[in-house]
Amino acid sequence: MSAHVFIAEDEASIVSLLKYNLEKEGYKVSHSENGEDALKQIKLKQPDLILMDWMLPELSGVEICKNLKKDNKFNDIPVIMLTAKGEEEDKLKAFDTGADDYVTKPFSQKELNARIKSLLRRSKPQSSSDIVEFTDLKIDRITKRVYRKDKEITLGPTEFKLLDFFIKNPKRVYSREQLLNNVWGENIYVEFRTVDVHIRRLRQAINIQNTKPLIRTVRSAGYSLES
Amino acid sequence: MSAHVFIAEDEASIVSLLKYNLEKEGYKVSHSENGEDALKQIKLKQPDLILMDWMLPELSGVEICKNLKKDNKFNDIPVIMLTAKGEEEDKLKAFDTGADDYVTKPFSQKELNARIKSLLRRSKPQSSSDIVEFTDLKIDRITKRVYRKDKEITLGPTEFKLLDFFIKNPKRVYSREQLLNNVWGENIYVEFRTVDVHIRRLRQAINIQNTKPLIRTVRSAGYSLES
DNA sequence: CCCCTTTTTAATCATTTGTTAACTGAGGAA
DNA sequence: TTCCTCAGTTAACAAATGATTAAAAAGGGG
Repeated sequence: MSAHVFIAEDEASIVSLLKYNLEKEGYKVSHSENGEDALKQIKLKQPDLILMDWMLPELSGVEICKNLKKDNKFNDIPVIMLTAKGEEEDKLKAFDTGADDYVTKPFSQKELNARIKSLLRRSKPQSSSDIVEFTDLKIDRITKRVYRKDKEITLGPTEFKLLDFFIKNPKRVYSREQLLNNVWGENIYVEFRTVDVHIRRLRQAINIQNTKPLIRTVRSAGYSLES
Repeated sequence: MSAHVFIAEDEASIVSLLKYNLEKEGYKVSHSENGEDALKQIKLKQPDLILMDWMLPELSGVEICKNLKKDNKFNDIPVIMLTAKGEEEDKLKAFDTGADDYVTKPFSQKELNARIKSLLRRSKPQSSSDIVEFTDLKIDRITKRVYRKDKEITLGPTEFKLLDFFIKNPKRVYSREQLLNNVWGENIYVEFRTVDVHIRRLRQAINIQNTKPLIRTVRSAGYSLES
């Protein structure tokens, strides 16, 4: 899963240079050459990182940056400012607008790559700290959402807990008793058959037509989450 | 950038002890020995935290605290009350005036430091930005106004705080308990169901006909602000 | 004392949960 | 192979849980 880098820059030569290099690094790259469009695109595409020219037609990089940093939905997308002048004053101003890093043209591609990598490393875990994935299943414990192949799935509380438990140790087989203890709680009494019922409900919710089912039944032993 | 602690206390020995210790911890410290002056100074200097004696000449700590908590500009400066008597009754009264914590003399410097640190940690991130946006919601913490799609919305104080809290971590699901702790305060007891009522009022206020609602209910988990 | 906000309460509404019982199918024994 | 048994599957339903809502009560400030 490669990161998506957005370039807001009006000089075509720089864009193509950046694009070439970034794609070689394995990033998905898109770009825009004027400020107004850039802002629109960014909000639409929600890239993982932005390279932004200091000066842009229509809407300056500074303005875009300020705008993004105000909005909680976009304010943790890291921004690297590109500028022609190497003055300290501008650098300070750039940080002031909320830019996360600052590079003066001409810049070495190698250095830029390093900075990009560093910013991405910094921002990724923030947004995915409590997100667990297993094959095409993704569960987000913060927002309490579950996805299969990036499509959201709605689960009842118990099914959510059940899946959350399975995903901690995929492929491991759990007996009904273990499931009851871990998902329902130690000192709560429900019938063993109840587990079957919830397994069924979970299966129905996460299954996709013509795909091999994710939950395996192990006769006289229990259930497990399989890939 | 060190925090600024204000001491309102008339016993010189205590002041110098506190001052010595707090400065060693790296805080900027200022103080006043009478109530009236203290209030003036606080409004002038806007410290990050206040240590206030229960009894003060001119204007009691209780009065100052009440006064501050009424004013939007100062009501999130955390206040720790210092008092000689260790009586529960006073403790309740202190919280009643809006104090955030309560320490009885004689106190251990270590404990006081811990409490200061905890209160500062809690209040700092609040001062992130004066205007915050999330999608088409905008909230201005200075003027205490809220806009949806650039149209102003009027909210009661609690609804404002609630939305303000949600907007700090959009999409994150908060339990009723978390909401009570963070919006109402740690040491105030109201029924869980009260949260629902305020959620409802907030929903009614910020909703727009034929648009998907902004506040999501997550059964048996809580609520979250969605885009 | 009046007005506005908050909190409580209780009725209602919606979803989830556990249970039951009939059904299905795998696997072993004859 | 056929049949039998046992474990797992499934659907239907009743009970419980949790959320919404409206309305009344309680505070608090001007």
